[in-house]
Amino acid sequence: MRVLLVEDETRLAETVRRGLMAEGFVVDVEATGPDGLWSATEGGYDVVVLDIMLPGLNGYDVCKELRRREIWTPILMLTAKDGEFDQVDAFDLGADDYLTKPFSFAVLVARLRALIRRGAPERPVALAAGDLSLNPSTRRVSRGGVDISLTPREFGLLHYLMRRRGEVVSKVDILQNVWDAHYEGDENVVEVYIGYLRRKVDQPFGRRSIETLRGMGYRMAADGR
Amino acid sequence: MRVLLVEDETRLAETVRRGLMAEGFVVDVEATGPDGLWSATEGGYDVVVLDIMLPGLNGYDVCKELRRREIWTPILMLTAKDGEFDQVDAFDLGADDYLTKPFSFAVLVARLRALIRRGAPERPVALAAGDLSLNPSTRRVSRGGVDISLTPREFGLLHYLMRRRGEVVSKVDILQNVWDAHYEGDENVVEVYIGYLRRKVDQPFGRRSIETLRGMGYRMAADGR
DNA sequence: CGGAGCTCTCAGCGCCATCTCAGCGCGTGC
DNA sequence: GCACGCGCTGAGATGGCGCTGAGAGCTCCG
Repeated sequence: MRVLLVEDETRLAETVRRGLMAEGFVVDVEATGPDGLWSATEGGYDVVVLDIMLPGLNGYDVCKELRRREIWTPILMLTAKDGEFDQVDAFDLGADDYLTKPFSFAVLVARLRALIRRGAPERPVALAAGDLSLNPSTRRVSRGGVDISLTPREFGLLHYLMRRRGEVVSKVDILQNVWDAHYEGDENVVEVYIGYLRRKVDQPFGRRSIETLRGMGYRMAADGR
Repeated sequence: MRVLLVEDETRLAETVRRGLMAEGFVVDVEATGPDGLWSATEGGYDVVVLDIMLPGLNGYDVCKELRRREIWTPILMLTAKDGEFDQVDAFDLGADDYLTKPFSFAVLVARLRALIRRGAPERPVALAAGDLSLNPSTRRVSRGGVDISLTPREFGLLHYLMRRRGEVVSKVDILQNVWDAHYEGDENVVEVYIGYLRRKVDQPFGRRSIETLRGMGYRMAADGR
């Protein structure tokens, strides 16, 4: 899940970024209004977290401009508590949710998950591929009723593969969406994590749900095989 | 699908090249403005990805010159995000799309596919020839509902034949479009791969959809025979 | 400060995709 | 009808792709 955080207070931005990453999100940070607008337009994010007070262009205008450009990525606004901003307005100009600073991190995560779910209504709450099921909101994975424990990275990878089950996904594509849009490292990480996943979700059950297509990428069997 | 990438940062160029190849594109890279201009003029590419900052001749001028020469290959511009280049200008001088660095690879692929589709609007999403069907986006091939597993090279060859079904395609033509514009090897590879394809898509089904025209080339039956 | 868990790197290896080559069959031209 | 050569195919050679085990960093805990 790719999140764009537009926030100019570097200290807060960094805290939130690290926290969200630990929750399995891929996070990019922009510090100004124009940069945020630009990334939100071009970056293909699943959700945007937008501060109001920003240099260059305020969050209010960024949001308005995005909707004017017909970009419907869910937006969560961060408002200061001194009420410089009326919450009614936030919805008027196309935000999908808002949070007043200071906010609880757990609440932020919950709201983001809700937005992402709502943002793509065709996406079911729990993803299923045969008897393999993954629930993004509870972060639970199970096969035939047996719970499987995954690390954040493993979960992110399986989530992405399941969202795109039946399709061939290249390693570059995976790196961009599960790791980071401008990840510099080796594609071997993907192979390593595919291996981890297979050992947890396939081998104990004698399945082969993650197929390797040499030279192309991987494909999650739509029926979980 | 043949892509010309004009980009002087070798690291980025190599990453993009490998990624696009994994997505089934044939990619040639040029590192300077003049070389890019030359290849774009002579190479018969389906789309050109053009960086702005280039040695010799900048992307801005390459684009303008191509249009002046009445070469209408779709062009996707890569601009740096520090705004040295105004996006309005890109369209003015004949670019078809633009992307700011750093960009998401998935977005790049989607834009390229859109440009190529737009360049030839008659092209459907999934190719069909009788009961044989090939879907470039999922990279799935099936005959009468039965999935067929192909290697990347086999897929590329079948894709090309199906795009030009009903036409006679010479081996040189195939080498240029499925292998590489400046491929040095023997034409025998094509024969070998035609053989592989026949064993996978024709023989098991008792068909003869790939016809040999001695001395001329091959023809994919428009109705899949 | 030590241990546990997660992430990522690295090197080695096995195997698969690709390509080459040689031999042969058959179509084609004479 | 004959011979040439185009195209087909089976048998490798090879290079690199993908998988894996080991282990190094890092963070989070106690």
